[in-house]
Amino acid sequence: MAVTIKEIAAAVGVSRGTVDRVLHNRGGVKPEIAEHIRRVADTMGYLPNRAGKILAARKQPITVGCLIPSIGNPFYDDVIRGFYTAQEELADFGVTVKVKEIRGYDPGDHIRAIKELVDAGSSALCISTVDIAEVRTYVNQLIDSGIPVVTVNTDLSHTKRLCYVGSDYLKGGHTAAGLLSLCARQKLNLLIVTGSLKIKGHNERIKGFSRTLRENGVQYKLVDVFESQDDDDYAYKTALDILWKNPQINCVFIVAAGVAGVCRAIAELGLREKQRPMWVLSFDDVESTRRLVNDGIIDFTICQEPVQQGYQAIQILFNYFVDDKRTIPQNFLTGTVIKIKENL
Amino acid sequence: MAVTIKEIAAAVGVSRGTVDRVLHNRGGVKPEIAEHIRRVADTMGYLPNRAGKILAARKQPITVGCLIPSIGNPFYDDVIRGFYTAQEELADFGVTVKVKEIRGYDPGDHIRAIKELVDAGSSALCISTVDIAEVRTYVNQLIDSGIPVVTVNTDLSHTKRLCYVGSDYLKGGHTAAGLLSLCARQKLNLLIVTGSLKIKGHNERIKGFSRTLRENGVQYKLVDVFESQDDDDYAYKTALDILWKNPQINCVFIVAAGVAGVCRAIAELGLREKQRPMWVLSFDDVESTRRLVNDGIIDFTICQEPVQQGYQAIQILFNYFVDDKRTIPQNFLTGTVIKIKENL
DNA sequence: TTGAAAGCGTTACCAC
DNA sequence: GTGGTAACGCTTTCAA
Repeated sequence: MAVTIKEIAAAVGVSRGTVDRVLHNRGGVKPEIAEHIRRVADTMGYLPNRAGKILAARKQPITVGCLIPSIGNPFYDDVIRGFYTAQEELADFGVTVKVKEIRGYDPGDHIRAIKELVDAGSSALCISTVDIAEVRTYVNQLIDSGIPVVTVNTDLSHTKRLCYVGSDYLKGGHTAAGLLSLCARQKLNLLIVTGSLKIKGHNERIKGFSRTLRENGVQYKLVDVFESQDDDDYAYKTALDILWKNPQINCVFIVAAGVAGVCRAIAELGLREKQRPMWVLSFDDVESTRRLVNDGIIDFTICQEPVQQGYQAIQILFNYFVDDKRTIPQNFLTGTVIKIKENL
Repeated sequence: MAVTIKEIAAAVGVSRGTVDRVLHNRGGVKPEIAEHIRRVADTMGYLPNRAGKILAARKQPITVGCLIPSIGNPFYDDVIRGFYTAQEELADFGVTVKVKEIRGYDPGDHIRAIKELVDAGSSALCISTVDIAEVRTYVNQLIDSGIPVVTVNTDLSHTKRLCYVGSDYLKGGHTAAGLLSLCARQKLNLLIVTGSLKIKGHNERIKGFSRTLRENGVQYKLVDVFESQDDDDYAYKTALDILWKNPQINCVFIVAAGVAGVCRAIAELGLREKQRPMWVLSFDDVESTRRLVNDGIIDFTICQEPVQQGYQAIQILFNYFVDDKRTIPQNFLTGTVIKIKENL
């Protein structure tokens, strides 16, 4: 049976209150006694009991404010599902999740939304936001004021956030290239569709992709690259134009959103039948992507466990409040998961 | 704030003890009052608080006895790791894990080991055993005597086990075939290596595999099948002989253990260079398999999240004790995970 | 600077 | 049949 505060108190010959004060550095204890208590706690191997802690902490419930630019982007739905799954599990432990959904990536909007969450009484934050100076500065202020912050899906550089929970974008690119290295037996003429060249994650996927193609000695030529701006209509028109003008393209690598648009162009041109083999790779598995994999338009889609991302972000914040000792990881990277029709 | 027993007691005008007795069907309460209490609890939406429950339950700690035939089979190491991870998380909640490792699949050995776990005071069991009548009968007796049982990695048919935690073997086979459908551009001449034709999981993988090959219209011919008996030496010799005599083989599908042996034969015959393309697929990612994937001998290895299996099995048993309400799933299937060099 | 006690929600046990 | 009370481990507050 584990050591309790009571036992330490008995061993030292003081009251539980005193031990508690020492263990939480709350001061007001004679230094020599404090030192003694610390030593005894250490040698007895004291670890606070979570159940007791949680129960006592019910007087100050935890509210986690979550910011997520999910409006218009179904990918984030799974992340949000993860938030709520964690909330269900932790409801008895006094945890409530408040999700603020917004549209797009305007820094002003993001800052306003975060402020709203804080004003609504969030004791912790869990945010997926833009890595821009103004936002970083504001978040750092909040952290300094004592609000722990976890970044989800995309990180904030140069901040004192507790932890980043999300995917390893480089590895996603490596994996896509690895699949092609295994499957492709002729020179690849590539069309790459990215979301935005301003988004670090997208660029890293491309970097990882081309590096591994080279390392594996795959013959390839980059025919064209364009930014979908996460817009299916625009992606459709642009892809249609490029694919029409460049019939030699035999591999389309879609790094971000716009998947459905690009695939519509591929299907309309009948490229899955005419151009053999023709490889199509994408990321994530929103509903439309799943359908395209099922219909044989997309060969592989590489996923990043979005539900896990939301779930773990909340769990990590909870642990931060409950376990003084347990070390919180700097980064929590979710898996790079290859999906095909059969295991989707 | 959630409803508590205290509040219900106040609302009804009885003591907490009485409410508790009713809610746990422990009898000794006047039927009409009991009914009333039940109704009030229901309309107030009472849900027991886990933190409170756990704390009070510390007087009767939970010991989970785990049986696993891991000696000589490194695959199970990850499952065991999952057991211990769960124990660490739940130690404060009074959960202890006791792992009994044995060698092989002799029913008598298994029954003896289970008895040992029970005699050592296990309040729940988590077992990976053989699906044989004697074992089933014995396990059913234990279940009837009040010990909840979860099966891990391989199920026990016709028993009242709480839940099966493990992989979907059919899907594993489907996925392997799906990968070949995407990659292979010529007729497949197959060598299938299974562990034992007596093991249901192995057979299901093969069944799923051939069904999907057919459905996807892949041309193939089964050149040979043999049982490795999970023995690398035997697998090496047999594979060497078969591959030597059948140089047309261009795809080796390894369903179970013996991977290192088979791959040694493939490497020695230089088949990864001579026979192009040559496809090699296996299951799981023990150390030796990882090396073979890294060295380019194995193209794909399909994994089943073994750590999750051990972890979830313990969590499910814990939930069974702590949450009267929450419904325990009949089956908890772990993911079918495709691994290549780049995402291993 | 320290001790004592109350309270978080649940369960168990002993009186009545 | 039922109520009261102590206990689980921890935090917090009040009194000394």
